[in-house]
Amino acid sequence: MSLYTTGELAKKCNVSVRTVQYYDQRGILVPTELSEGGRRLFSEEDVETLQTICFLRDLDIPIKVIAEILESEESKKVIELLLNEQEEDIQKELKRKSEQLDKIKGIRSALTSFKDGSQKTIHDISTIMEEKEKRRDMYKKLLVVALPIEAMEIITLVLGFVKGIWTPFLLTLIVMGISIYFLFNYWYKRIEYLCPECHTKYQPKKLEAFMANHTPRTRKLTCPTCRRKIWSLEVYRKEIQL
Amino acid sequence: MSLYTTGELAKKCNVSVRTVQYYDQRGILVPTELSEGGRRLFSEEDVETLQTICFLRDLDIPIKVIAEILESEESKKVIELLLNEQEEDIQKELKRKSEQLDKIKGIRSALTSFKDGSQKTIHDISTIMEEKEKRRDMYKKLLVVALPIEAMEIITLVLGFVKGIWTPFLLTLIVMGISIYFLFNYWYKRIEYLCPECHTKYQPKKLEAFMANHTPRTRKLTCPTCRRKIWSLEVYRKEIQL
DNA sequence: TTGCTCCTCACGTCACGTGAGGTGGC
DNA sequence: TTGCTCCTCACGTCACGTGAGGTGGC
Repeated sequence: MSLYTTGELAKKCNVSVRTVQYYDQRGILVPTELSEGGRRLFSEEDVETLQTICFLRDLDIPIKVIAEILESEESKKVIELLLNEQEEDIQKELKRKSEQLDKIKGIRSALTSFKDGSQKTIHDISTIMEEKEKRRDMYKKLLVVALPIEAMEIITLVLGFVKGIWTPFLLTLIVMGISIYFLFNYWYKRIEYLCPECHTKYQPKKLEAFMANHTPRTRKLTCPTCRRKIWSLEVYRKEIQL
Repeated sequence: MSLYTTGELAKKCNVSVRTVQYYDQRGILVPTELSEGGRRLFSEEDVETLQTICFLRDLDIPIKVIAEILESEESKKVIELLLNEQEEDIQKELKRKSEQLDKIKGIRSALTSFKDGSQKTIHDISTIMEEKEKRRDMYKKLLVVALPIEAMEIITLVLGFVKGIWTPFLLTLIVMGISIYFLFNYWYKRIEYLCPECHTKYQPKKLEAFMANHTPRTRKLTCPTCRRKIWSLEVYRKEIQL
């Protein structure tokens, strides 16, 4: 029966010599024989063991756990349990990684609003990202209120044209005016703006905020610190001002 | 201006005291002041720095890279490059993790065919998993050849019924017979079976293999080693026997 | 004898965690 | 004075990688 030296085994299983030595040290790949000169000699069975180890390591199963599996003649149930645990860990990691990807995409798009990539800029972006979900939730709430009113407006408008009954439309118009007032105030209390030039947060004046040109994430406002009229980033406030 | 002690800063940013000390040691969070007793005192600016560090660390950006970002007033382009690199790494990890999940699912379903969870069983499963793709590719090839013939068979059969012309059907039947012979041989040379009882690989007899009851992954065959008629697992051969 | 392989320390990597033993500050 | 916090070593974790300096085996 042919025996393998450390190097031969390593090459056969596509690992480093050091890895084979390390697995011996950890007690999960003890050579069948030792030569007189103290060199490790591995049997075919050892090859299978190393293959099994590599297979399990590919799943990021820690060496301690592999040792447990190899030592005791584990029942299927124990292995299934280990697999379940491992699967959970991997699922978590998977979730983390895809959240990281989302974050990176968010950073990229936020970065376009700033002109430098200084520490301040990164910190500003981190602030934006942290409050991102809260901001999104706020907009959802606004929509939930605004959409039905908008729909009513259209319906009553059609009613007006078709049937010539204009009272519902006018009533809805009043309701809409009042809603816009309250929604705007709700929104105004919950957001502030970040100047991409001087990295300060500020509240715009109500009228300017209401009238200003804007995109979903930015608004062209005058920064009270650097006095520039600039596309500023909308940020959800940590402390809501009442 | 209020200064924070190590513990206060740590609590504020949700990290351990040791982490704050470590970041100081690594030179990315040097305290603004030191008290007479040698205690670290951190300013508001330091809080922002730590927040920035935590933000970048959440993306698994190594401390060395964070140091580079913080030290030099990096331009946006450098940061974009770093983000691209990081995104690639994360993409790779993401791919690895989802492959691991697939593997675990594969192991689970393979495990049901074995009655124990011994080292041999795990090794057998690893063998199966490794050759899984090759086996799948082989079946795809078989299908590519078999499906058109099967289709022809149906078409000519319909033709026979509708028009009463049976010659095409009979010709296709002959072609099909010949194809089955060659496809079977092609398949037979490329697979072998693994006995879940005694963990040996064997080639079944041609006739038995042809006639045996089977599922997509197993076939009820007589193992030549342990003499049992048992549901054995189909494995793609490493060396194709000619 | 000459390469090549292998051996065992033993330190390095990475981002901290975990004591130990001592001290600052209220 | 008593807790509590903080300090600096310094070792532990994890799975190896990387020399150093020495030797086995063809």
